[in-house]
Amino acid sequence: MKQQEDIHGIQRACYSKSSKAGEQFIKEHGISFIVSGEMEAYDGNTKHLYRKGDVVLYRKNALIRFVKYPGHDGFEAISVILEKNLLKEFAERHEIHSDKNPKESLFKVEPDELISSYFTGLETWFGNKISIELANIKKIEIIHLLLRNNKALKNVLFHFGMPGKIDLEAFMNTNFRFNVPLTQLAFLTGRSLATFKRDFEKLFQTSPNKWIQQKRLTEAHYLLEHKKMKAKDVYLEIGFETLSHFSYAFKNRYGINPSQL
DNA sequence: CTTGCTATACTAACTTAAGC
DNA sequence: GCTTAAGTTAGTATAGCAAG
Repeated sequence: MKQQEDIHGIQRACYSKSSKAGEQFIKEHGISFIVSGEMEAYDGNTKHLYRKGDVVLYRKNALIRFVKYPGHDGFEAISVILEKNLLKEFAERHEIHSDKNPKESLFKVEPDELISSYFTGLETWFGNKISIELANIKKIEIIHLLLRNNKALKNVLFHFGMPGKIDLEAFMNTNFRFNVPLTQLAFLTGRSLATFKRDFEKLFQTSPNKWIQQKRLTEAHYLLEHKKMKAKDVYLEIGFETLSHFSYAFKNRYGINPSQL
């Protein structure tokens, strides 16, 4: 059972049962407040765990995998999406500039009283008819609240550049577990799809998908053999969508079934 | 020489369902 | 719970072309 509501980018998500894997490619900045339950967010390097009452800002143009764990009273989160145009207007009005390219994808915000009551107040918004203008005012409010005691966030929120050309090998090694189209991987490394593939061939002497699959299966093999994990716990971790396909691909490569390790 | 784009063929990935 | 297999599709590889 799940329930999702969206009023012009102010969202509420509730899950009463099964934990649920979420979005991988983040298109716009967003901020989430955990009302109940726990949320795990994986950024390619580490898994961050957020609990009831936590506030987390996630950056656009990042790869993040969310898993939501309902507590005894279910999982609920309220999120506010901060679109580029809104942020641009804000930056112009207040003459804010950011030139630093943020490296992290997730930023935990220490919520003060104002931020906490901002989110709890939003609860009453759902179910009402809210105009887009009103929703935008509410979004501007949270931007002010965020900047009020966290000046460094301006470098995250108001960075409007496209991803620059970054080191392909390092990028691939941290992000191969994300199951997103090559066009997005190419974009995130600051390359066109064609250049991405050409650079890839030069670097790894193979095509992106072959390399990615190889890499995932190698990791799967390691997790199964040394960490004694079960197939059903492994396949999602490393970027496979279905257990049956994972099983097939694994046997194709190693000649044995994942359960036989 | 490098880069971006396009057309075509292909294959890896997914769905479904059945079996162990 | 894990594997196999058949059927379908979406995403990818590849090469060729045009332009910077």
